[in-house]
Amino acid sequence: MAEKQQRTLVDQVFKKIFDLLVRGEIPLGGVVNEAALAERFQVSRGPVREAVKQLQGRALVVKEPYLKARVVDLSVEDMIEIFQLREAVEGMSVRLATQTMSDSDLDRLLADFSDALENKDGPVLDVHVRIAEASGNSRIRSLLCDELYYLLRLYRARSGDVPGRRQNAFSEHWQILRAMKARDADLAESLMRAHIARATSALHDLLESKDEDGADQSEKRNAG
Amino acid sequence: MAEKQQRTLVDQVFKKIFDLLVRGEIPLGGVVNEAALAERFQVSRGPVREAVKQLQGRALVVKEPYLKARVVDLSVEDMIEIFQLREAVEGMSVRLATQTMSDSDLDRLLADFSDALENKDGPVLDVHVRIAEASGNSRIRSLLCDELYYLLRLYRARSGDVPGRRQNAFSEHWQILRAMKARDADLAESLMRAHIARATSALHDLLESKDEDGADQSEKRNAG
DNA sequence: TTCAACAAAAGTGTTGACACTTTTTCGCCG
DNA sequence: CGGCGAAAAAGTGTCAACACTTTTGTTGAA
Repeated sequence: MAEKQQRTLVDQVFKKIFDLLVRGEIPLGGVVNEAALAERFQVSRGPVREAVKQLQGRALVVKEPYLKARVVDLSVEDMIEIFQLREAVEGMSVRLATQTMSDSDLDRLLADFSDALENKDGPVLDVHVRIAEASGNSRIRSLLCDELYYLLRLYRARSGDVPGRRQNAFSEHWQILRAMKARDADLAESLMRAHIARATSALHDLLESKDEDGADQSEKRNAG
Repeated sequence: MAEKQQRTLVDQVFKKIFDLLVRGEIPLGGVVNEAALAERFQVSRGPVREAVKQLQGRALVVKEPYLKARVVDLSVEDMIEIFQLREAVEGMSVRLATQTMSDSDLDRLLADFSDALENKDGPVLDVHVRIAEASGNSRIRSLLCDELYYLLRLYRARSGDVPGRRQNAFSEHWQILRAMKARDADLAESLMRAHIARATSALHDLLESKDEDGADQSEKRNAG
C-alpha cells in the first residue's frame, strides 16, 4: 500500500472507499453497494467491484456470492484474535530489528521517540511501525502495517482505545527500546509480547463486563 | 478457502489458475495473460481479471498498472522471510492449541499422527495444519493454512523440499505433540519455533552455497 | 551501422448493457 | 386477518466493445 502511484481508477476507488470506512460514513456492518458507490465516485461498477474485492482480500469487507457486501463488524473476540497474532508477530519483529538495525538507525529511533514524548499527542502505534520497518522482513512489515493496522484503525474508529492503556504504553515502549539498544533480542521480544498481552487482557476484561449487560443496540445503515 | 461453494465463475477461475501455478504450467515468474486464460477457460476477461486480483491479494501474483501480471518468483530470501514469520505464528498457534484443546481432541491428534507414521508417504505439513485449526484463532489458522501454505507449495513445486529435513521432521513433531499432551505451552512453543528455525537455517545454508556459483539459468515462459 | 522517431501490435483498464440471484412487494386464497 | 406465492424491484455476476498504455517492429537519417 503506502505510496502506490494510483494511476488506475481501482486504486483511487479503493482508497476512497477505505476512507469512507475509517471516517465511519459506512458503519461497521453496513452495506457496501456497488452501484451507489459507482454513482458517488462517477465511475462504472467495474472498478468499484475490483476495489471491493481488494477490501475483501484485506478482510475489511465480507461477502458471499449474490449477497450484499458488508463492512466487517469487528467483535471483541475478533480483536482478541488479532492481538494474539500481533503478540507473536511483533515479538519476532522486534527480535529481528534488534539483531539487524545499525547503531545509527537505533540511535535515531531513540531520539525520535524522546522527541515524541515532548509533544504529547502521541502516535502510539508509530513505534511499532518503525520497528516493523526496521525488522528487514517485508512480509512481517506488510502484515503488521498494511493488514492488521487497518483493522485496528477500523475498530478504534468505533470502539475507541482499549481503556487505560495510553498511560502505560510510553514506559513500556521505552523499556523495549532500551532492550534493543542493549542488543538483547530475547528481552526485547518478551517485553514486546508482554506489552501486547497486556492489551489483550484488557480486551478480555472488556468481554466479561460486556457479558453482563444484555443490551444489544446494533445499528446498521445503508451506504447509498 | 477450503470448500467454498464456488458458485461464481470468479471462484472457479481462481482455482483453475491456482492449479496451473501449482502444476507449474505457468512457471514462477511467468506471465499471466488475461485474454489467453479467458480463451482457455471459455469465459470473458472480467472473471479472469478478478481472479488474478485475488491471486495478487494472496501475493501469488505480482503486477503493476498496465504491465503484465507475473507469477511471484520466490527467492530463497523470500522463503527465509516467510519462515521467520511462520516461526512466530506457528509458535503462537501451538501455544494456543495446547491451552485450549480438549483432552479427546488431543488424543485423536496423537492417534492420527501415529497412524501417519505407518504409511510413510508423509503429509509433513498436516500436523501444522491440524494444530493451527485447533488453535481456535481463525486469523492465525487462515494466515498459516491459506496464505503461507500456498506460497510454500509454490516454492516446493519448483525448488523441492529443504534438503535433509524430512527425516528430522517426524521426531520433532513427536516432541511437540508430547509437550502438548503434557499441557506445557511454553515448551510446545519453543519446540515448534526451534523446529521451524532449523528449516530456516537450512535455507541460509542454501543461500551461501548458491552465492558461489554465479550461474543464472532463469527460465521464463509465456502462459498462452 | 546505430539510434531515434514513428507506426503497428499486444495487453491492460474501463464502460454500459444484459443475465442471473436475492429480496421485497403485493395480491390472492384460506 | 394471516400466510402463501407470484411478480416486480434491487443488486450482483458476466460479457463484449472500446479506450488507454506499453511494447514491439520498422523506417529513415546521421
